Amino acid sequence: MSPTLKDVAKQAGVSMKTVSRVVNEEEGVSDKTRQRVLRVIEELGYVPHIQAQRLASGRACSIMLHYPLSDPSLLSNLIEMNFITGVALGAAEEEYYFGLMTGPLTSGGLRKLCRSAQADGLIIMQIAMQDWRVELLRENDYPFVMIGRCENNDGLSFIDLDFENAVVEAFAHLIDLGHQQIGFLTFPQEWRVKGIGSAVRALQGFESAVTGFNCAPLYRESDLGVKWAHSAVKSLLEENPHITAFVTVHNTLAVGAITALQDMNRKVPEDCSILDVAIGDESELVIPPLTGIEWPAHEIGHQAAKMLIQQLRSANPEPEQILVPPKLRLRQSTAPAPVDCLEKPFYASCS
Amino acid sequence: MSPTLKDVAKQAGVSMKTVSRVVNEEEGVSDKTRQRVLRVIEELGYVPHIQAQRLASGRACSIMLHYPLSDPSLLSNLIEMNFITGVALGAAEEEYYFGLMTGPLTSGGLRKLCRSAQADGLIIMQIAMQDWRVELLRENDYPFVMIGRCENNDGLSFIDLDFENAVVEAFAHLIDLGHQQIGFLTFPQEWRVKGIGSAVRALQGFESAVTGFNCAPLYRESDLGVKWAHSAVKSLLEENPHITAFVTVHNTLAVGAITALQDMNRKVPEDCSILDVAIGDESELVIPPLTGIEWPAHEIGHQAAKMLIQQLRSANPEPEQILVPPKLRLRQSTAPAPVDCLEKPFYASCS
DNA sequence: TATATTATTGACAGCGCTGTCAGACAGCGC
DNA sequence: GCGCTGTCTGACAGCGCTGTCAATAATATA
Repeated sequence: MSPTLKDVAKQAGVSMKTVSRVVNEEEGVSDKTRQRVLRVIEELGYVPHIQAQRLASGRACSIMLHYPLSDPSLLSNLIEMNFITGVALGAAEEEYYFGLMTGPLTSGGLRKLCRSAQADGLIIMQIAMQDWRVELLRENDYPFVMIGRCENNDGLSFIDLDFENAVVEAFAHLIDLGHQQIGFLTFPQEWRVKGIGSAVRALQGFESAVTGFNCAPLYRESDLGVKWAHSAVKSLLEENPHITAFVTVHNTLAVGAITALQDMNRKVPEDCSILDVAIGDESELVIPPLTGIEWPAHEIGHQAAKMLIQQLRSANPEPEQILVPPKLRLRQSTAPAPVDCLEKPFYASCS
Repeated sequence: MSPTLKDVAKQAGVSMKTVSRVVNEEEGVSDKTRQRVLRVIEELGYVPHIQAQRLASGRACSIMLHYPLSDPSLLSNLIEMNFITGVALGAAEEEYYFGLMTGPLTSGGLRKLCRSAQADGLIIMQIAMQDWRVELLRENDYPFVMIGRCENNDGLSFIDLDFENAVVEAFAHLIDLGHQQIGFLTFPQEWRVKGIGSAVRALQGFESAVTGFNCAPLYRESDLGVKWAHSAVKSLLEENPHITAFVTVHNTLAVGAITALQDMNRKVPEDCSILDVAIGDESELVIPPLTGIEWPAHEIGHQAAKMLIQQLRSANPEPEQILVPPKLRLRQSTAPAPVDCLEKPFYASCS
């Protein structure tokens, strides 16, 4: 089998501890000895056995991401996948291993994870306003970082997009372009009922916008998926044919809106604008490329990993809380409101 | 700290080994003892320490996926991400932990991974015809499965898409629709030079198609990304305005083709068809939805995980080799060749 | 030169678990 | 009662490494 620390020690004529010191770049080894040991390590091709290091030292040098996907093969999840690569990169940069769990998690499962020392910290996603995972991890003193945030975040570390303001900004941009009748297409009702932060806050943002800009409250909650969005938009348009713009919170919803508008012979963006909140580069793939509020998923994942590892390394870590401000990225799915609409009185039909 | 096996043993008045037997569901423990031990485990909330189990037993119950991404934030990678969730799911189903590395890997790094016992098996992707990783893993007797395949696959386990036949089928479908001048848009030259299987085999498939169907060899190798594909298609169309269909091997290439055609006022699919090879559900996002040869990434990832774990569990495993046959999925980006083209003699200009 | 101080090293006991192997004990036929 | 199974259980020695602490060697100080 592979050579062990013992083999190296014997070969180099030193104690195991000395080899251990050299391997871990600890202080207090003379240069001569260090060189000799390094030479033997090289010769034998010695590589430390991580499991054993872990057991002996207590550190696992590994973080884990829990990303509950309702249906892992679903397109709608694909979009957020940049989070994963972001975390993977962040972990790798700090020489941490990266583990991923995409299944649902029971409280027993989570407790097991904490205790099993599989990873020394956890990043959790899809945070609910009241999240049992947070309670449990807190009780067990297990280090973790949230992508998203709860209602009460005292003492917790998180990084999250300011979804509420993102929706407000989306409306502001469309209002600036002269739109008055703006439809809002948001996350499934189920998410909101479960208290998933993004769904709750998106709707709150919508309410602020409706009040602040004095708009009609035209909205639908839709399952993520082109066809669901398609029918939601259709019904919304049938009820309110004077809508000249949509704000969507997911790119599948945006695409569904585009296809529905096509069906009704309305062109994007000439007849109707689409502004998508919280999307990444994949909006380039859509034709026309989507104007949107950007959600830098890769960077957020990366940052979350950094935060967690820093927390692991520091003796008494301070909670770090980052709220990513919305950032509008103009592409080609928005345009000024059609002229014939602007001239008519507010709330009048455009048809 | 958390209770250990020892604590349980003491509390239950049995030896550590007996508790270990109960925990691992081994034979030969009387029902009475088992019940008593289980009760104590429950009481104390005992959870085995995975690191220690690993060290003692040699099994890590963890597999790792190496998925080298040139630029992890790049859109082009996002598409294949379903592989990752597929593997994650497969691992979870078998109660294996799942680790992910997305960075580049040196031979030292790989050797370290083998030796460190971080995972007991590896799935590798982006396989080159001659792949150094394969050599190294083989030498070290480290269990692995490829998603993709080498030139010589004796004794190796893999699951791969039959890219060569996929391209041939793509051409066959377009020929059936009456197209004669078909452009081919494939992976970057760099990939082919590196010997990446998909790039090499795609071009081989193209050559077979050109020979078999007696087509003109109209093709470009393009970097993955809408704008690169855009300019590649533009130049190809300028040279050969009579092209009425494109076969692309990536959805960014397909979208680039669509945008280029839009620029030149040619409609998809009426004036020009697009057929994309090796894409997943995300082609639904494109407008028009892309007809394509499907690559069931999630299932392939899932299957790869199953294969690897089975290999780990069996005493002397047989190599398993799966070549996923191409499967055409009709959507809306292909149509019969325009009539005015069909009537003209072969190779004549359509413009 | 004797002593104090520092730099360098090694012995040893675990980390929490599993594998091996031997021991205890009940049941059976003679 | 004896030996013989077979079932159940526990003692013990690691897995490969690190933390602790004491021991030694090297240097500085008096």
